[in-house]
Amino acid sequence: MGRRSDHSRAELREIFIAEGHRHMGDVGYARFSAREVAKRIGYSVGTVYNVFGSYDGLILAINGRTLDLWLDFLEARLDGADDDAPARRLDRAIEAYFDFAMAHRHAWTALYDFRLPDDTPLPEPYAAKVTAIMEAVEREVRAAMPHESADEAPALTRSLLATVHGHCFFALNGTFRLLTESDPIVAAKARVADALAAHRVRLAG
Amino acid sequence: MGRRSDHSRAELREIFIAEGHRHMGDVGYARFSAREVAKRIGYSVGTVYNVFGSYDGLILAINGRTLDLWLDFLEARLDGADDDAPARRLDRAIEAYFDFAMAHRHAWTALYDFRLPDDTPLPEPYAAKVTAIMEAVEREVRAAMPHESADEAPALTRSLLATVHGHCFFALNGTFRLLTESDPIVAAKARVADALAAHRVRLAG
DNA sequence: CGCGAGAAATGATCGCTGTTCAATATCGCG
DNA sequence: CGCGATATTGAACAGCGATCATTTCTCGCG
Repeated sequence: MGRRSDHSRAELREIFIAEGHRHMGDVGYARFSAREVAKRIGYSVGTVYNVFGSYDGLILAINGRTLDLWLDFLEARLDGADDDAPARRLDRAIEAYFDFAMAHRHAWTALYDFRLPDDTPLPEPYAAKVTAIMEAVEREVRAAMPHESADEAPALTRSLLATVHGHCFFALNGTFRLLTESDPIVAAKARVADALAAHRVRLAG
Repeated sequence: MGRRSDHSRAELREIFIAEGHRHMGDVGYARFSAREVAKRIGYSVGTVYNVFGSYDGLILAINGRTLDLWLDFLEARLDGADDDAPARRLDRAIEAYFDFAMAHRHAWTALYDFRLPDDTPLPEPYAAKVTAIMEAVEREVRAAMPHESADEAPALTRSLLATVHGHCFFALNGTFRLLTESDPIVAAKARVADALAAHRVRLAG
């Protein structure tokens, strides 16, 4: 109908993202439908393309919302733990990684199910959200490292994130269930602790 | 048409899997089409359902083929390296992990893009292929561990696989490219070496 | 106040998908 | 040869993302 004044552009965008995020959480990436999201908020298909330009644009906005929530979740878990030792804070961060992923299975998995066409680069705002999470973790990794090797913190952070991600992915995935079930969180913490211990040894040796 | 005697059931299955695997490698999971595969080998849509029961059945067969190739690839890389030290053989296995994933980007990624409906368990033959790869790696991990802690090999193997998977996933994914680019293979090897070193320390301490 | 330019929203339409299933074609056996 | 069993077909269906001519609305200008 064209109820132009019901919502500003920004409001409409927000409504789409909120409902889209809910829908993603409900049905997951494979069953997600842009039409369905539009219908639920009382708009038609075409409006998705007016507001987000493309289907991929909508998905990116929804995944961006997931990243925002993830960063908030991580920071909330670390706030008020200032007295904890750096290693304990790292453990908290790992727990937050797993807890968020499990609490938002579908939305979290959608982050990795979706891929832009090969040549298309990630939009800058989206990339910024990813790096923001990376940097929050990097602060913790740096605090847990010897001061003299602070320059290695970025590389080590990414490696440790990959390590934790792998454990979390296999846990949600069911891959871990194929053999003896163990505790993926404990394993992830152990691998991170191993890496930091080995780092100290390398530095001393 | 109904050219019943052109191929036995097993042959037909093989033709579908071969062409399906090729198609998956060409276009990736998101653009994969069962119709298209059938068309390419001169059969109609319905035959997919006769032979594989469902779309998911076809995907599982194709992913199963990828797992077969993966195991072959891994074993070929380890064969003839009997003189290498266990740690070197583990490095070889990690290189094989990455090399296979990069050589078969789309097919490898499809292993993780596809998920069965929530309550459905993996078919036993498929699960067997996954455990076969796991066991091949476990042999290498066990060889690199102190003999007295052989019972910890299964748990450690899964944890190290998750570690390597995380690095490989981020590498193919582009996540690593978001910050300073480093060498994910080197990082993965380092994390595995760290874990084994820490394990020896725990055992000695 | 009225009106017209331009923006916003629509939804029919297209080509594609997986899935179903009645109809058809083919085979092996008696 | 003929018949029962089985393999194969492809039209039909509901749904998808994408497009775009059409309709609806808004708001500023005269």
